[in-house]
Amino acid sequence: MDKKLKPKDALIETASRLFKLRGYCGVGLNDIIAESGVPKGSLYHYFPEGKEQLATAAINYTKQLVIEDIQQVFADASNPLDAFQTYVYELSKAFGEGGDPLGSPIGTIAGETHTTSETIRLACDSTFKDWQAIYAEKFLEAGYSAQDSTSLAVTFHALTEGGILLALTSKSGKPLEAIANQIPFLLAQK
Amino acid sequence: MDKKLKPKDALIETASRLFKLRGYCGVGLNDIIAESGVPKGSLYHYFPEGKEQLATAAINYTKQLVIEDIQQVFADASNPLDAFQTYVYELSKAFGEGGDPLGSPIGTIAGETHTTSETIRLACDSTFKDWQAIYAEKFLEAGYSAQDSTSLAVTFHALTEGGILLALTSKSGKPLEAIANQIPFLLAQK
DNA sequence: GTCTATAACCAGATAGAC
DNA sequence: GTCTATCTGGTTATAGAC
Repeated sequence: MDKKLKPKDALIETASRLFKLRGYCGVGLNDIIAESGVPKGSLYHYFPEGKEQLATAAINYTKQLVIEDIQQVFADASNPLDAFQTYVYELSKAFGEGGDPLGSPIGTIAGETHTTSETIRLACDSTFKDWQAIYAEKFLEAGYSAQDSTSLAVTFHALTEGGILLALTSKSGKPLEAIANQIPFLLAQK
Repeated sequence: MDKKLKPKDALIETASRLFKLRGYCGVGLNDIIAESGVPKGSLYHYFPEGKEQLATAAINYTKQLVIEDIQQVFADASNPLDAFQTYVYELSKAFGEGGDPLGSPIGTIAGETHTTSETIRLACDSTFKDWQAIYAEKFLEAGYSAQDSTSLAVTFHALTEGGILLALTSKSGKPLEAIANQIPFLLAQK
């Protein structure tokens, strides 16, 4: 598979997909080379520092995918309420029944490695901050103060990370659905 | 260490502590026996089904610890707003600088194993539902409808799970602080 | 007989040589 | 791109201590 991808991209794509499903420690390099079809020699050619370096590339790849997804949803929304509700509702469909199984974009990796790999922890931290910056911008545009915007961005990011975790654990889109339904009330007062 | 604990309890306590910090796959049985001082033979005496069985016991142990923590905070709070804000604020202190390093109670384990171990996934799912039941009860007592109470319970649980993840990743209590500060606004309208 | 201690097992890991 | 080295994973076997 991945015949059309260059070896390096095939490695990143496969790694990011498997890490989402089983976490960093749960995926072996053998799994990645088997699924990507890229030989082990090539892996160490493109990623001489090994698994950590491949994981960092996979995290940055996932970061970009998520950014594009968020921006697409946000482009069509006129206010933060619509934007977030639509986004979480879309997540609930993606993690619900039917469709390809998805994992946590990078949350599991962050939870596993925050004490063991400073490199990966920093990659996750920077990814989280980039996502939050997009959220904060949406609040700023709507007239919220800078301080409120960043706090709300953190809060909504936490909501999505936690919601995805609950969806995966219960194998159901319902937790994210419940969260999406609450969002109008959560933002009603401001 | 753990001289005063019985071997079985020492294993559960050590396992739950290490799993919180490094996840399920990231902790080897060798780490657990080394830190607990319990020999490998005893481990398989008390947990004949091995690592999965020990992990399930560790999850249930952590579940109980968290339940007691929640109930203690909730007992002193007259309304859900105070209850949740106090709880999240307490989390922010626990995950902030100083003090023992903490990990995600079971969130990382859930993220790692949802596709690989149905046994552990179900233990995590049941733990999450038990915690949410306590949250929902607090809302019910305050006069919220049954449906709103369960939805709000899911939402606040997601907030805590996501907030803890952000705290660990950034090695800071600030994300949880920001969330705690937003809670009055999130619940203001009802 | 319950529990402990240690040693051996083999599959799998990452890594790297050829 | 294959093939090997080295090490660690979880597991099991067996012998001894209480």
